[in-house]
Amino acid sequence: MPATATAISARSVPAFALDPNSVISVRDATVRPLAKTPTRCSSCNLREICLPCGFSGQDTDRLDELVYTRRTVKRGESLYRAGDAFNSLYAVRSGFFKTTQTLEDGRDQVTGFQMAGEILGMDGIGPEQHGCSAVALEDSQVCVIPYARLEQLSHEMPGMQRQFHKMMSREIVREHGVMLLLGSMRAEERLAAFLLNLSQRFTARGYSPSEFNLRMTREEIGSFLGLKLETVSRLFSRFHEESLIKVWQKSISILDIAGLRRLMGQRMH
Amino acid sequence: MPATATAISARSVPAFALDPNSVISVRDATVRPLAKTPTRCSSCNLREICLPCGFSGQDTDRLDELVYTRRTVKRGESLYRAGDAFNSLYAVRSGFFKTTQTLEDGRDQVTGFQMAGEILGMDGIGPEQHGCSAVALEDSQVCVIPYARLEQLSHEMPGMQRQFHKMMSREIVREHGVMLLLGSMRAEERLAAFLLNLSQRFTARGYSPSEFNLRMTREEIGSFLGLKLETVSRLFSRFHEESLIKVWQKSISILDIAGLRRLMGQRMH
DNA sequence: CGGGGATTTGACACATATCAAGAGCGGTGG
DNA sequence: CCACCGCTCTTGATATGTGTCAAATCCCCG
Repeated sequence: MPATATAISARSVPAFALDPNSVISVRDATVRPLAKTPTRCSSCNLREICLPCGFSGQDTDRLDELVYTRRTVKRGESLYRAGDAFNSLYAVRSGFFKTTQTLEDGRDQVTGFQMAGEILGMDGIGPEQHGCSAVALEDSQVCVIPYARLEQLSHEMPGMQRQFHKMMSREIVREHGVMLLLGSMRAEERLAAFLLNLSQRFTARGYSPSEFNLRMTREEIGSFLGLKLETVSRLFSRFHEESLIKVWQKSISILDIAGLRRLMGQRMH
Repeated sequence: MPATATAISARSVPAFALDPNSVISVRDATVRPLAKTPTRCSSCNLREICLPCGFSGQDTDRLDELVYTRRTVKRGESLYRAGDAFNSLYAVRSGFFKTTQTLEDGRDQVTGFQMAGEILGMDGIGPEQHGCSAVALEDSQVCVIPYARLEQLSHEMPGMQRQFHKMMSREIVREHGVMLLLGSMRAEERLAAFLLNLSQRFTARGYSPSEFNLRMTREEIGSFLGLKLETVSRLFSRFHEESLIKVWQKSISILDIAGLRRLMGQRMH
């Protein structure tokens, strides 16, 4: 069986994020009144794809002790920068972020894109300071999760501890996927994998799997994929010609998911 | 300031492992009688670079509750394989491992090399099964850390919990470094970074910073660095010609650390 | 001591980077 | 409302780094 997008982004290689097991019917979630008490995890419409995922009602309530602040980050602003002291993790409540890692000589690289329900800042725990910067790609809001409180709650609730371990572990798995992508895929495979991954993550959030807007520039995509922006642009054009996708500026329609998946299976030959 | 090896492998980009803060005088450690009760963390000569790092005497004793089994893995054998159920983490006690991630079409990639004191298997926690395989590159021994017990102990000892979080976080940081390497460095920079990282890790274990034996083949190095084995071989030859290193089969002498560091700073231009 | 994998090295191919120019779009200010 | 400016994107021509294929040698392991 050739490598399918599902395989890449979901099973052994969750290329960028989100366990497929947490792919939920968001319709169900959105039926409920939207965030009457919006700072509470227990009533958050993201609870099934965010930190609370997997908790039962009673336990979810306890999460409300954890998250008591929101923070708004305008497009282009940083949530934190490399070198900042580490105090909190952040759950994306709305909007879109990129994380970038910088080398002393100025080179820097996008290490990930984060959307609603995803957690930012886990790389800061070990060094006790952030190693990368998180920048909002559109006006965004995050829930602040003070790490000390998370530790405390993990101590009291074994379920919480395990949930948090799982989240960190999944981040490691996600990065393995990116390493595979950067280390062994050709440019067209990388871009196909990228699009399929975005599609999957939008789907999990109740959006269309095939129509979405890119929040990032060609350069940011290229940086993430280890390619130059011109290469990304050319590939978009080629995918367009081949009727795999429709691109117009930042708006993307995926026309042939199976075709993209097929692309990904091809060995560097 | 150009990117130095130290920068890459130590500070913002701990390219492959091991926090420089844990770079200890191993001489001190090796003075003590070597493993009279060798299954105990409290008397293990690796305790300053392994899981117990950072614990005081009393706490270290409690670690002995955690690790009660050793396992020997012969060269070429797997410690675990992708798809195996996840039960335990493993601390390398002696020897050398590689971890590989596989794609359905047969492509696979080395995602890391692990030496004494480093932890294997953290990617299994989230999915509850191992996503990659760990293979011994020489006859090796690992300490088995049952995950359930680790959770238990984390619950009882806040310090343990934090220590474990830090370890996972550092693994994330390490992988960020690899992503940077794969995404934005040229072949010669990658190999230089690789050699410097190995050197640093050997140093931290009390071995020579400049003379060591590679345990892995050119192909495995290439796979890890996203290069073909021929490219790795050619680069070794070139570094040799340029008197940066001396290579003879698997044995390496680094002749000019500063030169290798300089190499790494060069932009992909 | 034999054999098969590992390594080296060369010639060549090709994917992607680089350089360059121009077009499109969006925001800002007159 | 229009004009301008800057940034993003597209596209072409060309350069180059690294992959591919092939052959010979080496050496380690059984």
